[in-house]
Formats: sequence, C-alpha cells, structure tokens
Amino acid sequence: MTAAAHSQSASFSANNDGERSDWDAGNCPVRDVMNQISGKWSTLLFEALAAKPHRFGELRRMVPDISQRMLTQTLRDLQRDGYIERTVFPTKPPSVEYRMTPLGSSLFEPLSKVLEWAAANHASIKDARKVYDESGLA
Amino acid sequence: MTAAAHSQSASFSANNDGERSDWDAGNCPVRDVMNQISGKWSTLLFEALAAKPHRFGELRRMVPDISQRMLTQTLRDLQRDGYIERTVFPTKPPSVEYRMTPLGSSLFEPLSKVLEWAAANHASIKDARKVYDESGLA
DNA sequence: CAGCATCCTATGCGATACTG
DNA sequence: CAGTATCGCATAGGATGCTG
Repeated sequence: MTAAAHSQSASFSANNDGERSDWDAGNCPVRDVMNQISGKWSTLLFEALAAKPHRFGELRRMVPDISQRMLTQTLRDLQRDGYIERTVFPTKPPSVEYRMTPLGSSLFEPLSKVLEWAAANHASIKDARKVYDESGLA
Repeated sequence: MTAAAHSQSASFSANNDGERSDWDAGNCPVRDVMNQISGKWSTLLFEALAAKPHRFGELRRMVPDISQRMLTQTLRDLQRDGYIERTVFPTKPPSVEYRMTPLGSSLFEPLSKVLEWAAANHASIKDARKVYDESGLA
C-alpha cells in the first residue's frame, strides 16, 4: 500500500457511511509505530545497538544523559514491540545483553536515513527557526 | 558524519576532559529534529502535504481526529522549522494555503520510507506485543 | 474560513532511594 | 550489575468558546 494510502484524497478522510473513526490509537500504523520510535531516547538506543549488542551498563555510558528509569523503560518498550532482544546471562553478578532483532534492523535501515538527514540538515533548521522567530511572529 | 557519529564507541560518551554534556537540548541533531517530526500529528500532515498543497480546512478533513488547536500549532511548528510554507490569500473570507518547502520535501523522502515500513510491518509489531504481553511479564 | 484564548487532563520524563 | 518503586513536575494535547 505504501504511504500513499494515507496521504491525500479519501483514504483516511471521507467515510460516507458515517461511522468508524478507527484511525485512532493502535489502528493507524503510522501513529502506532511513530509513537514508539519517537520517544526521547528510542532513536539513540537504536543507534547504539545498530552496530553490535550491548549490555545495560554500556548503553548507560553510551547515552550518558538518560536516567536508568528511562533506559529500562525504553528498552522494555522496544523489546515489547519486537525491535530488540534481551538475553540474561546467569552469572554473578548478572549480566544482560540487548541486541537488535531482524525486525529492528529492518526498521533501522530507513530510520537511519532520517537520522543522517537530521545530522546533515540541522543547521538549515536552526536557521529557519531564527528567521521565523525574528520576523516578529514569536 | 552520518549517524555513525552517534552510535557506539566514544562519540557521545567518554569525554576525558570531564566537561560538556552539550548533547542536551538543541545541540543534538537527532533529538532536535526527531522531537519535531515525532509529534502526534506531524507525520500525518507531512503525508497530507507531500502530494500537493492544501488549505486549512482541507487538512482538517484529511486528518479528522485532529483538533483545530493542534492543527494550527503543528502547522506553525512545521513552518517555523522551515518544512512547510504558509500563504495567505486576502480573499473574503480569507483562505490559507500550506505547501511543502524543498527542505520539507527532502526530509519527507527518507521519512516516507519509514512510514512505508510502518504500514508494511504493523502486523508484526502487534504480534510481538501480543507475545510479550502474554508471556506473563505484563 | 482560519484561526486565537482559556481551561484542564494525561503522561512522558527526571530525581531519588532501595533490591536480588 | 541490572534493575524496581515512589514521587513530582513540565508539557503535549483535548474540549470548548470567541473573532476578523
């Protein structure tokens, strides 16, 4: 179907039957997926795990600003959606490894392109903001 | 630099100088850009405007669940970042047209790939969630 | 038609303290 | 080491009513 199923015309709009506003919540693929990967830390963790698996403490050091609460929670959410896999090694003290699943890797492919775009065009955006803010519309 | 500058190793982690946690806020391109496009409605509006320009009321009908408050605000934010352009036609009553800028289109290119992925893999994700939730870890 | 102003709630996220 | 449990706040976003 591609994204075209969402874009213009009558796809997610006109419904002359007068029912189903079923695009709410988990029924809209775009929102359902974006909602997850758009968390404050999800993409950073994707990047961190893209190259190779890492342990909890490693991820913590790689993304220094994250709180352990959010690290735990974000990892759980990503695992729940099937993007990453959690493996516990019953050593003492325990060690836990997180790695991307095939599903996660397949998402990261297009996603990484967006992240590259972000890095490449960050300056343009900051410029645009400056222009907008200084045109007296603030 | 690409996304690799963010991923593993010492890029955004180890800083033996012991200063700058400057990745906070608007200095991290990934977070700065993602923060915007990850709003609840941003991607839907991107899709809506990708094909052709639209007026306020049209967008409202294309994304029925959005409140006009959020429609206005999201459009303003996207305009501020330089993704879309707002043109007022001084007719009576007034009409306003929104259209993608080149910057917006260039972002939508990689972004649309993610949205296509979302549509294509939505089922897998819902499955993964089901499995996770039913494995008694809920 | 295309908004702006106000009020209110839900929740994402951070800080801190405790555990197997 | 790799978490869990509480508390608290800031803000994204919804509902409603008014305007040029």
